[in-house]
Amino acid sequence: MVRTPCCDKSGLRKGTWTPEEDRKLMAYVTRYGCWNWRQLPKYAGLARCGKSCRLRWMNYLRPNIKRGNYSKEEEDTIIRLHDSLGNRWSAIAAQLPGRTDNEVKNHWHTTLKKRFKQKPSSSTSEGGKDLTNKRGMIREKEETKLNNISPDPPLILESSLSSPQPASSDQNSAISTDNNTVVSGKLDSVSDDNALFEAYEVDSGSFWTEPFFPDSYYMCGDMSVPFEAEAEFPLLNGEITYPFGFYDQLDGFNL
DNA sequence: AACTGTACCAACCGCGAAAGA
DNA sequence: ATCTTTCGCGGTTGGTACAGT
Repeated sequence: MVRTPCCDKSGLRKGTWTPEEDRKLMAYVTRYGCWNWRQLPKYAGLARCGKSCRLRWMNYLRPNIKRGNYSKEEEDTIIRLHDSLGNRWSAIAAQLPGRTDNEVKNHWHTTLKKRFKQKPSSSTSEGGKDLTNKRGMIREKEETKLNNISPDPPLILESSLSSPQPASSDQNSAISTDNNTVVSGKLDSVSDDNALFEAYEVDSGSFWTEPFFPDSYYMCGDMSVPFEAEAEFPLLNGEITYPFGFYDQLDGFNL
């Protein structure tokens, strides 16, 4: 939304993420987890650095991200925690289910800081976010977009499916040496995608419909992905069929 | 209608910590 | 113990949209 897309010297894209990139990343991480951010873009068919992918996932694509409209309680929490923790945004965000550190940080700098300066001791809720202002309206529009459900054509990890199979020894080693977060443990074959998601549901409840999971549940670093990572990394072959609700989520990205 | 100012927030960058070799 | 790689965090930038002039 913000930065003009461009390429750095190594050919990696920078700047605003396109819906297509979002789709690829979301589909890939949903399917395989974030076993290694550095390698991930290669397999997901993204011309992005791993860091950028991670950021995009953590701040935008991750399930159960809560966007916009901070409640009085949330704002109070932010101010209270900021008072005691300082600029430790990740720690503050950890106390706000569904909020990301980036978003909390932004909200602080754009809204709460000023308000806090004006009346440091008063509760923030006083005139909390003015939802009638232009930004509030924009955000409401965006949320409406995100919540809008409409049918979407089948989604495929296009480039990642056809080309970058982990063929080279380097790629294979990257996969096999990292045993922490492959969300694929129960996958018997690549074509058995429904089994994957059924397994997901059995183990963790409905992936997409669960109102909220602890952040770490989906996160990579400290993640406790509901699958046990097993030896084999699934080959990226064949057409993917996504479970009910998947397209609905993706549709929010204005595809 | 055109220009300017402001608010917002997605995304980049750099650094330090943690983990692994 | 040291070096390398990867990840996560916090600071900052800059594009977009809208309001005001």
